[in-house]
Amino acid sequence: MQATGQCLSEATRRSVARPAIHPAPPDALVLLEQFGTTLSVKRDRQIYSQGDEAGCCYKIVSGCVRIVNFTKDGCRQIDQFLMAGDLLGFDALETHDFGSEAVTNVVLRCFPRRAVDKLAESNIALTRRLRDMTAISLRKAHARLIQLDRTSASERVARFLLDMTERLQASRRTVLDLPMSRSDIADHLGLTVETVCRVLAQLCREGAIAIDPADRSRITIRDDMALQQVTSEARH
Amino acid sequence: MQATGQCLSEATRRSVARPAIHPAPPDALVLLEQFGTTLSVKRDRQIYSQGDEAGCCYKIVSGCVRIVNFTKDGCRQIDQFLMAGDLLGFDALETHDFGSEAVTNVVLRCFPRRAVDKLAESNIALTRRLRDMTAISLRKAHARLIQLDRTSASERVARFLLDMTERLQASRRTVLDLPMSRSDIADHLGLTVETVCRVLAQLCREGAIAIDPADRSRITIRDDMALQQVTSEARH
DNA sequence: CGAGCACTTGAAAGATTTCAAGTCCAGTGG
DNA sequence: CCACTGGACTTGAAATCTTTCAAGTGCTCG
Repeated sequence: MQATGQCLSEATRRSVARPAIHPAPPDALVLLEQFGTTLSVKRDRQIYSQGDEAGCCYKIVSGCVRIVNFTKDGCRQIDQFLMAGDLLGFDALETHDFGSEAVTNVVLRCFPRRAVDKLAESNIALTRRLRDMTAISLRKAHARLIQLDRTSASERVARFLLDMTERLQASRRTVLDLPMSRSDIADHLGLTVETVCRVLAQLCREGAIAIDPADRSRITIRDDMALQQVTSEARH
Repeated sequence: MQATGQCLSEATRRSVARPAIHPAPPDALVLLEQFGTTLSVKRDRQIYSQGDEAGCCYKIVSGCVRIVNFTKDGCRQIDQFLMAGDLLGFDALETHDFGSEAVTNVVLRCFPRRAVDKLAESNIALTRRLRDMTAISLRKAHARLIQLDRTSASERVARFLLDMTERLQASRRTVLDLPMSRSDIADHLGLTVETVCRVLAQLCREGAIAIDPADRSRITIRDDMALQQVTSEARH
């Protein structure tokens, strides 16, 4: 019953950091590649929806994906955004708790869960790898929990921008082309669109960032340090 | 790098629900029992702290445990409370992300991780079980994320009380003896102690609950339905 | 008996949301 | 080609909620 993804980059880093007496062992995940098929999804289309049987795992080849949850009162929440290289659905149980949608046009590599599970049964390294990946996701979920709880709107937005700078590998690490809308950001950070706008405007005024007036999704990080500082301001 | 627990009850339910063509398979976790040693921890003492190497997994025999995290600005957050029967530390990576403390006097069954990992290497059922348990923890972390984000103080407190009613198996499911203090609850729900008090007082006035004036940690659920309703009120 | 601590309650301050209105841009149809 | 409509975004002002600050109660432990 789970449908969240994790950063391959982080997962990979971990496997590389593993004490290597022998030459670095090949990542158990490459074994999956033989089962992969390619899939394209257009912008704003669903990849799977909340409650669907978890038939596949995915790796994002290009584009941006959002993991969404609709509460019974019709409120949308975005659990996370996934970018090229990130993995999706590997920590699912039988069905997907959350849905998943394409933020931009997306290309996916798709792996049938049956094949993954079958392979894992005979390959202890892969099984272990899958477990560790889930543990890493869990850790990230907790990090997010801590981030959201007890942090002000500015802290959330500043941290979001810094995260995106890292993950989007912006041209010179300063110009961000955010693939998601303001309301996506709002639903991700647990704020309203208006608050997100106001905070961005405020950061502009303070000179920490600049918003391209012609394309508002293009944001320049002017003062990395100022953002970091906003991130760690005590609240209330 | 993880240090959170999960409910055995939920995990068990799942393994029971597993399609059983053969007579229900014994829970792979009972295999661990042979390695178990018993450990007592006094009230308010640490079981392990943030950053400790994750040397052991635990099962709580009796008492209540809190999983705590201290942010760099000195704020305490309680990720979750664990009760008798719950498991602790099984989804850890190398070290514990969060610390763990005894809320009441606690008795634990302690399993060395080396033994667990060793056993898992030769027992695919156990490995799979550990992975599923981690996935279940992840699911719960997400549930909590959703609960905290975008919910009002009354919703949080009401949901907390309902959860506790279930988990503490109160005498006639109506009288709760909360093992944790108001400030524990506050740090768990991301509120201040004052807000928790005020919401409890409010629920009292509305007749949903009653607080024993002689022992304020004893709370009677007077109107289950009213609490459920508070839980699902839209906010803001 | 006094100190300390957990808990409670009140009032003011602060933050974010809600409501309302306006701007800008892209795509559409005349 | 241009006006027009809708949607995303922005901004202002009032309303709402929670926190912060302050003070008081009651109980437990020396």
